[in-house]
Amino acid sequence: MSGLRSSELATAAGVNPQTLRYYERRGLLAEPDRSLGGHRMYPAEAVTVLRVIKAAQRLGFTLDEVADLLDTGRHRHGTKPDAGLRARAQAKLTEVQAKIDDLQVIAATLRAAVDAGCDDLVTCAGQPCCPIPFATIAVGDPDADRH
Amino acid sequence: MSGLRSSELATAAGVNPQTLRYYERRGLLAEPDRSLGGHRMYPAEAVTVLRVIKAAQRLGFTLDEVADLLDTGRHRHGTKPDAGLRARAQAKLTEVQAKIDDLQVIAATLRAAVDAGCDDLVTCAGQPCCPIPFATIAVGDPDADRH
DNA sequence: GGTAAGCCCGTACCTGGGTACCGGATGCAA
DNA sequence: TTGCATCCGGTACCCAGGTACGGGCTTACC
Repeated sequence: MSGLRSSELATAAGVNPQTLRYYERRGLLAEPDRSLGGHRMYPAEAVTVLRVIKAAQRLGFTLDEVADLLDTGRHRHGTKPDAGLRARAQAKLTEVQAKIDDLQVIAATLRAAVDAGCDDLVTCAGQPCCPIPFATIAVGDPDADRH
Repeated sequence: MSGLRSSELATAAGVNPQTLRYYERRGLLAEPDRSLGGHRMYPAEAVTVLRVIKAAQRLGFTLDEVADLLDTGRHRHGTKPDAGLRARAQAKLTEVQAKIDDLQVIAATLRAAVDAGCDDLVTCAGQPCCPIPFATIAVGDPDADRH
């Protein structure tokens, strides 16, 4: 009735209480009502919002993107063609797929190195028998390491 | 003859000059000889070392791991069974494969969301028709986002 | 020998996603 | 009403992997 307190919400959502304030600062979580003394009182739906945030994060969206996504859902300004969730999910899917492809190249390279029995990178790098493509490997997707 | 200076090495390796000092601090790059005035003069092999570093990084090793890997190659202390490059590459391969699997789950989820035409996450999350597994998706590989 | 570019070192800052600490105020139950 | 858990705001810190800045020296070329 009077709502959840921050630690209750945090526990319910599996999040650190500090994270709630952080999300509020970041614009992901609406500012809740306060008790007379100034304590935050969250509505029950906040749990859903937090679950959505966690899910979206897991799908590869950054917190900024999640904030944007939630905003779009909330006041749906003019229904711009590009702004919908579908379009963004599609774009994110492309990104994720690129990351998968990239990691698959990396896995193949590691597998080759294991099979060839390389034992010292610097020595290997000087010899033509080494399967590790030192020259070309460094220039992959520059974002590959930060999904 | 007298070697490369830092900007030459940096350019040759496709790296920021500051990064060379950073790698030196991190123990990835040996301290080079200095000119009379104190300027670093790198041997030509440093380019190879940098290429190796970049390749290893790209294969998913952290800088600490790369430093360790280079050390192992350099003075090969006792040839411990576990410490070899092969073993580490194998371990890293397992990690990378786990990440690929994880991303594939994510891609499948995104694809489902796109196909279903969800348009507002919070609304969706309240309805049973939504394909996004909000409850279970958050608990994947905790390291999945930081390869 | 002058001048401009480049390098020196130390230190501070950046990104992203939080987490921790502090002194003081509040909420709740016994 | 007292005591203790919790919450408040603000600020600082954490991780990795760098990047930038500033004041002062060195190097190279003309």
